[in-house]
Amino acid sequence: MSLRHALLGLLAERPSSGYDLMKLFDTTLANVWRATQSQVYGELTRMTDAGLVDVSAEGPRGRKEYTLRPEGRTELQRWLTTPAQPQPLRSEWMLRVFFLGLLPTDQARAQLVRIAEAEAEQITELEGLLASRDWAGDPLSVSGRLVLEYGLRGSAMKREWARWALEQMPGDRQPPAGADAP
Amino acid sequence: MSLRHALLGLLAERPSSGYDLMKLFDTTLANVWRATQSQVYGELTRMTDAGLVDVSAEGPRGRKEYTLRPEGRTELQRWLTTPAQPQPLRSEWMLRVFFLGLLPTDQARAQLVRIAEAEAEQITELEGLLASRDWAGDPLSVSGRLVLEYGLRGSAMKREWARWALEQMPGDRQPPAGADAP
DNA sequence: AGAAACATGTAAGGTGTTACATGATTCG
DNA sequence: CGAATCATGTAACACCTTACATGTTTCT
Repeated sequence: MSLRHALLGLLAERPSSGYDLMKLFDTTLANVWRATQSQVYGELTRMTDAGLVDVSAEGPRGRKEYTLRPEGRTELQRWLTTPAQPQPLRSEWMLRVFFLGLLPTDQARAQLVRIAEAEAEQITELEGLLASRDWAGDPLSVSGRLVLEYGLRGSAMKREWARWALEQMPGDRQPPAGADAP
Repeated sequence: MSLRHALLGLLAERPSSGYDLMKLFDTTLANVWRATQSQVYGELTRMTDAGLVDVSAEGPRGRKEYTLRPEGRTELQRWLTTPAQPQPLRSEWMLRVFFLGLLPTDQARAQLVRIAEAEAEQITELEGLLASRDWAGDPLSVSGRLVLEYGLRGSAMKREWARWALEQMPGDRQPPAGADAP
C-alpha cells in the first residue's frame, strides 16, 4: 500500500493535482518509488472514496486539486511511525550474479565489468543532482538529501564490490609480458 | 519474468521437484529473490507447457521431478548474457526516510536509530551465514559468496549511513552535563 | 498412533504495466 | 494555426499474496 502513503506524503506538503503528483514521482521520487500515470489517477480516486483526501478545487482542462483531509494526515502519521516490516526482496541483478557460475569465466567477468561501469555512470548522475541545487531549507529537502546520500554511498559500494568480485573470479591472472598466447 | 529464470537457473544445477525448489528459494535465494509456494508450482506448469522443462520422473506422494530441456538452457543463457534493464525501483524504507521531515525531530531520529539497529542485526546474521559453510568449490558456491559479500557490504553501508544521517538531523546537540531541562 | 515432513494444487483479491482513448489550453 | 504541455481516465493482461484444500510417507 505504499503508493497511497507516497501520495499522502506529497499532499502533506501542498495540495496538488494528479498531474502534479505524477511529475513529482518522475523527479523527486524517481530513485525511491516509481509510479505510473494510471496508478496515480486510480489511487487518487480510491483515496477520495476512502475519505483520505478531498477534491478541493477544479481548474481548467478538468484539473482536480486534491487536499489532505485530517483522516489522511492521521494515516500518514501512523504509517511513518510504524516500524517497517521487511519487504519481500527481489533483485534481478543479484539473481544474475548468483547464476554467474553457469557462464564461461570470460563472459561472467564481462558482466561484472558492466556492473562496475553502470554504477560509475550512476555516481556521476547522482553527483550532478547533488550539485544541482541547495539541500538546506525545507524539511523535505533535508530528507531528500539523506536519500540522495544513500544512493551515492550505495553506488560507490556496488562499484567497489564489483571490482572485488572480479578479483575473486578465476582467470584473473595477467599473462606475463611477452608470453605467447595459445 | 525473473521467477522463471530463477527456476531455470536452479534446475541447471540438478533436476528438482517443486518442493525442492521451494526450499532452495527459502534458503539459498532468501536474500535475492523470494517466491511463494503457489508461485513456484504454477510457474513450473507454465514452463512445462512452454517446453522449457520436462517432468523427468515421478516419485512417491505425487512428487514430480523437473529437468531442464535444451530450450530452457538456451533461454537461461540468453537471459544471463542480456544486459539487465534497470528495474522499477521501489523502496519502502527510503520512502519513509524521504518523509521523515513530516515527523517531530525526536521521532524522526528514533526511526534512524531503529534502522541502524536493524542493520546491525542483519550484519550479525550474514556473518553467521558466512562462517557456517565452505564457500569454495562448486560454481554456485562461488557466486553465492559474491552475493553474500554484497549483502554484508550493503548492510555495513546502510548502518554507517544511518549514523551519518543522525548527525545531519537537527537536535543532535548533547545537553551539557548538569544543564536544567525545560 | 500421532507428529512432522513431504508434496501438490486452486481461487480470490490486490497491485502494477502497457496501451489505448480523449480532449483543453498555452505559447510561439 | 500547430506543437507542446496540461490533464484525466479505462481496459487487458501479468504478477504476486494469502488462504484454502488435500493427501502421503517417514520417523519416533
